[in-house]
Amino acid sequence: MGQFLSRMEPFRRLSQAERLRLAAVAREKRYDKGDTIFRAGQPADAVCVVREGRVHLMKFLEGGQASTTCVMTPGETFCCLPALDGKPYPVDAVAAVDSTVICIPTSAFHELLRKNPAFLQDSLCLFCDRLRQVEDKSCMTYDSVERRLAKSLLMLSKKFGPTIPLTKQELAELANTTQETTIRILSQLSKQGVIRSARGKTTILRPEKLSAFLDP
Amino acid sequence: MGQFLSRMEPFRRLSQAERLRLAAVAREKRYDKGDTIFRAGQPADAVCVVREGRVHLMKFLEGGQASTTCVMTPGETFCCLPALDGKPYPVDAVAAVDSTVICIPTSAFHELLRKNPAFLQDSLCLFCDRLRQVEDKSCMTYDSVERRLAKSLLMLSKKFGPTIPLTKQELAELANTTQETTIRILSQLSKQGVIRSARGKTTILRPEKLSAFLDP
DNA sequence: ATAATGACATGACGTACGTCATAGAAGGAT
DNA sequence: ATCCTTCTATGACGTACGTCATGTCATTAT
Repeated sequence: MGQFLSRMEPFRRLSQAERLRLAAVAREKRYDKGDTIFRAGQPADAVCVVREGRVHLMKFLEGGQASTTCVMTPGETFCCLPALDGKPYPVDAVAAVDSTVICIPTSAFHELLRKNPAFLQDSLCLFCDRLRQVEDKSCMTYDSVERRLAKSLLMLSKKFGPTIPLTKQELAELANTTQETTIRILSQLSKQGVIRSARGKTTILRPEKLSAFLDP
Repeated sequence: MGQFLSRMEPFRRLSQAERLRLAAVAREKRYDKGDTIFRAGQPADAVCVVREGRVHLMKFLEGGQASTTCVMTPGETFCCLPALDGKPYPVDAVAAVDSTVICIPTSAFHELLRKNPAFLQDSLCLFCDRLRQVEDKSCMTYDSVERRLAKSLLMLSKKFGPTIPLTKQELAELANTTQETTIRILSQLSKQGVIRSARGKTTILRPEKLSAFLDP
């Protein structure tokens, strides 16, 4: 596990000794597809790193609608926010597929923040990235579903490459729309040759066409 | 100015000496209503504190639509984010009314972060609050305009009390909708006695009725 | 093999809400 | 007063998209 963390932000710049101490207190947990890792409002006892699989950070709206704010892939760290301010988790975390997650007790994380300025700096940058991402999403309300989907697909292709392994339902939750509308729009895009759609995955064939939806 | 800052987060816990040094490098600037304080993408040279007036953090969408992500009132600090990670401002800042803003060079801010752990901690908390707020907004896409407006009004009443000094257009930008729809919904709420609407301000008469829109 | 489940797909229908047009009030400037 | 600007208000109209209903494939389970 120390090996794994040593290649990931914000743990890259830890010393050998620090990494060993971290590995000693961290624990790996397995989650099945659909399992809830934690819920919004729970006191935050751990900072998490995806080891394997895929974790969605999401909110469940009053109407039962699910809204995914962030998709975390292997190597990504999530929920350092509660570790920084001591308040509860702001979102639910759900394993979108069978996943392994490394859980680091907030106390250990906090100690590293205090003792290692480089680690603090890297953690903050990670955190700032997160805020910038969320801020981008927050003004999507005014966009059409087509644009929201295009944005979501482009964002995902940065993590997964051209082939995005999410179901249409999951894409819908990211774009804050329904599965039906998502499918309708994606099948249009298929006909235009912009993407290819298959069960459980979507392949971007012409990213520039997707970007074109965003500019004008 | 030192006086003023000494009562505001995250500057409360600075020492007398630190505050004096800060006051020496900080500068007060006046902005007229409608002036842009900075634009998204600009390199961030200052952390700002509202001394007087009202500043809106906003994004301008491709269609020319304005979306307000945050309303800053006297005593509130904005854009410490770029000071933390060194990247550009993520949003535009616009004076919504004639305003005075205290500008603190990022270098000075950064130095305080490094030297004063309590200041770092308070800044982080402030920052985390911000992320939590934005995260709340990011899933509003699925809400009806009525709910988005109710949320916005309740949020604003925490800053301004029952009487909210924003124009209908400004409320619309917060709720990511149009001025027309905002007016239509607000005049319904007026008829139901939930609010009272006047030129440039809206008074909440029955906050509990507004909250009622959010739960079910 | 058959059933059961989940992902994908498509049609029909209604409505919330954006757009456009128009106009009345309330202030501000001259 | 008169003009001008800004804010508020209301009607008419179209459409994007949510909802419901139904059906077809793939997968997995029995």
